Amino acid sequence: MKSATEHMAVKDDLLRLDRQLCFPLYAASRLITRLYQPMLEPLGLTYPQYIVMLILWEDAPCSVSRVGERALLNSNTLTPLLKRLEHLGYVRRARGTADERVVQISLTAAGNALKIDCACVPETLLANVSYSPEKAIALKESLDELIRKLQEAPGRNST
Amino acid sequence: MKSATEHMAVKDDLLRLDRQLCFPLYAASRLITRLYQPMLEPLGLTYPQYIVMLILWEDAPCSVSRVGERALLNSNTLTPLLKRLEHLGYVRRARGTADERVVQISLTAAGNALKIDCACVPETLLANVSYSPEKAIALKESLDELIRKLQEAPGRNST
DNA sequence: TTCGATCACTTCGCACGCGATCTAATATAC
DNA sequence: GTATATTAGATCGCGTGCGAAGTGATCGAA
Repeated sequence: MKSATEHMAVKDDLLRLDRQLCFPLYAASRLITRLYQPMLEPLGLTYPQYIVMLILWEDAPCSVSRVGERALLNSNTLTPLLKRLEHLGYVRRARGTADERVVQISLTAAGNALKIDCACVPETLLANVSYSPEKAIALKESLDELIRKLQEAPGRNST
Repeated sequence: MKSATEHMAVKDDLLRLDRQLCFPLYAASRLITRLYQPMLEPLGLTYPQYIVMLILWEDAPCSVSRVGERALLNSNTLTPLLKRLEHLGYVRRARGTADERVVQISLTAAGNALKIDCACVPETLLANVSYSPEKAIALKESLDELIRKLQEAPGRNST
């Protein structure tokens, strides 16, 4: 039978920072954001705004909730973010005519044109980080699976 | 030779949300935080505060900059966070005697005791997500490598 | 048809994250 | 020994994230 001290040692181990999966996720996410920032700043975009623009280039015009589904962001984050994109002149926000509850987001000419300026962003990034494309693809697939599992998990799965 | 249209199509592809590595990182990180939140809330902790406590349980007493090195966070984030942990009664902040520029962070009795309450957090989390430990370990190793590459990358590597 | 759900979004409050800047203490140059 | 540079934290401003609560529009059951 394990002594109380041994039992504590096991628990201790599980709480070590270098044993956590959560921390490298948190850290890598922030490091990536820092890497994008200098490329996006000249365009007036923050990193979350860039993600939303990626979605809009695929889906616009679409509702706030549609953007939220894809970005996994709630409307309380998106509303102010979209207002900033509107002030920047990249998107328009308009209440739907059929259903006045929904706000349709559409791209302005400037918003569409921005896509050209962003085209080089992913390449530039890859060039700056010496991480092999194969590993990047494998990592992305692992993360996609983890995300699916996390969304299945119990708890607040709001969005 | 590729036509302008074909060239655009390639660029288009690189900007698809489901082709980005950055997005699953960003999304997974936030989903993980959401998963921890209900476990940490009863203890009065936010997720970043939990990360800092993990570091302190290993390293305390230590300086603010030491915490920052490990968490990859700057003092402008840590100072208010540590003040909140101080208000919660988990840590003490005191200027060093040898060098009055450094602020030493030490754990209170409550801060040490909190470790016992957190011992079950990693296990509970694993139990809630049906993600195999082998995959989790592989994912963590991939992320650790990515983090190393990101820290080597040019740009603002402040911390 | 009308009145209570439900829905889509907004607003509010609080805690990050981080670039930029400030302050006080220490190190270094001369 | 004084002047300058560097360092460790703190402060400020802004943009997220997100729980909770609010508002107005639509849906559904009685």
